Amino acid sequence: MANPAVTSYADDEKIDQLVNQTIARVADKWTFLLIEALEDRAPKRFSQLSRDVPGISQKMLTQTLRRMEREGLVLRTVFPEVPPRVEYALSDLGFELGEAFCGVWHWAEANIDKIEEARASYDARR
Amino acid sequence: MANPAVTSYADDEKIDQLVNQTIARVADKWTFLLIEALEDRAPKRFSQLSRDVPGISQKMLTQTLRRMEREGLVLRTVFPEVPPRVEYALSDLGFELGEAFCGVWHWAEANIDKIEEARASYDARR
DNA sequence: GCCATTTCTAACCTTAGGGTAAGTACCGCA
DNA sequence: TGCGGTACTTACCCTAAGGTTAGAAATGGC
Repeated sequence: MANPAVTSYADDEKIDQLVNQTIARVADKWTFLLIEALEDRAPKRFSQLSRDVPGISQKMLTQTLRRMEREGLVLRTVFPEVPPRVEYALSDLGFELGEAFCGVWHWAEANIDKIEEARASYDARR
Repeated sequence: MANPAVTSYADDEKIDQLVNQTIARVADKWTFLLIEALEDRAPKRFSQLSRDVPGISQKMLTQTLRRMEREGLVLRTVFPEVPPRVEYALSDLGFELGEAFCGVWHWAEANIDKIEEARASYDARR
């Protein structure tokens, strides 16, 4: 700790890395779509989610829900019945992440036209 | 347009899809890191970005910058010199996307501990 | 006794993301 | 003459993400 300036710079780097890898673990396509599907905080069953998220395979649904549970984004409730019933719901943490995503969602919604335009103009140039 | 309720529901679905695929095109790891690197809106050269984004290969840098240019997120300026000089800067659109990402960034920064805790607790359970 | 139902696991296989390394183009300078 | 410096491009290869399919477990209904 001889040089506080250097130290805090290194700390910033470290936090940057930490935050980035946290985002990397939490911000993939399926997580995003699942948060969307659970946004209203009503618990949903496995098969319901499977229907609500178009295009997701059973494998990715299981896998993503497991990871989200591990990261503390969803709560998993098993009812000891036959046939089995399992409900998934967003935790507070997951709900807050959903709200954070809102910014990106709104940006995309508001700028679809501009992006389309930029792409057309780029393609016309070559 | 016989049933306006059904029609607007279908439109919502369509917008959802559009927004989701827009986000998919724009929200990958390298785009995220490049926006971070250009956040202060100062133009940077190719080699500078290569140094500023740790771990990015030349190939992915070129590829990502091309796509970002196409989507209208970055502006590319070529100076007709030898050796070549090319500068990249965020467009307004790109800068706004960066601001939208901020929400996720702050969420991650604020909740690293909770996530770590959730993961430890999950791992302890099995 | 057999089948349906629901969630989850395990095996296999295909694809595509991304790394490495070499090559291109251009000109000024030693 | 040939090397250096910059921004790519291309070709090759490997890993890992993710799709598909099959099956396990448990029990109530026919």
